[in-house]
Amino acid sequence: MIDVKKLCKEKGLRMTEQRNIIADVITEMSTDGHPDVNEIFLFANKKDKNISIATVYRTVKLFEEYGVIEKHEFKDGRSRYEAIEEHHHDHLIDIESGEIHEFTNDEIENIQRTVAKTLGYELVDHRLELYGIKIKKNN
Amino acid sequence: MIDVKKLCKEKGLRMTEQRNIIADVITEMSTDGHPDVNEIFLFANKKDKNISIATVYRTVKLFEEYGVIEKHEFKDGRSRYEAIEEHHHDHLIDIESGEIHEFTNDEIENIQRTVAKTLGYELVDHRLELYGIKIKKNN
DNA sequence: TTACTTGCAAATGCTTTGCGAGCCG
DNA sequence: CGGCTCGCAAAGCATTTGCAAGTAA
Repeated sequence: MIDVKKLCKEKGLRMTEQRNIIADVITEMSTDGHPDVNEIFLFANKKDKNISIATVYRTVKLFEEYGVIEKHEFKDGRSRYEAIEEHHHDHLIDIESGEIHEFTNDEIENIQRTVAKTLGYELVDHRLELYGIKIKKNN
Repeated sequence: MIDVKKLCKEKGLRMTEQRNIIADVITEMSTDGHPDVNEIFLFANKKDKNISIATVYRTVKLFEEYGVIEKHEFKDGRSRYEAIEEHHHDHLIDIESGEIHEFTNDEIENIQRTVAKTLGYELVDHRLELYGIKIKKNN
């Protein structure tokens, strides 16, 4: 798992008390989730009452620009973040519980690149989200 | 090409003057684009000064619920709409010009279903967007 | 007739920003 | 020290909604 704080330092980001805390919070929350800004704020604010939500917004934006965290905008409206990971992955969202599962599929990645090229484009980014409901096995 | 107004009537939607105009506007604009609410509003308002943007919002939401138009939320923030088409398709967005290209790829569709099933889910919806830049052929 | 629609303006929810004070390097 | 960062409150932006008046069926 990536250590967001460490990565920030490596990238030469000026680290303040708030940024250190927010970085740690995102690292922690990324192990099992994709927190939105408010969730990050609540968590960070618990560790340091002096952190405002404006700072969280500014910080996640900064971290994203520096490529240490990734932003996702699923169909629920708000932006969600996670520490970058070694390997790219996409998401499947449980539309009933909101649970988010990660998966990788090289085949899809390749086809995407091919499709783009066919249309005369170089693929620079993409978004693939699956929305599903749990299959109930009743037998 | 789908006639939104006609489809609305078929689905039993109560058609007001405003809904008729908005339906027609979306049909027209869908032939070569994916208009956002403001674009639909401006166009509809030109035909009938009495159409407010609140009505456009209410109407596109209604049309979407009735399955006569489709909503997309690309990375530019606002919601875009298009008349539903016979065949499902995905989009490639030119990140420099904003141009939107449509494409279909059954292979990807199949893999998605397989991936979902592997994770224990039934796929009910998905989102696939490619973002690219035009390849310049200089030879 | 009567429930459904509308325009308007106010409210919402998420996000950004101007400002003066505070802090990192 | 000097520029970057912060907290706060106000502003922004897309979208939604309460309400009284208007309209389709």
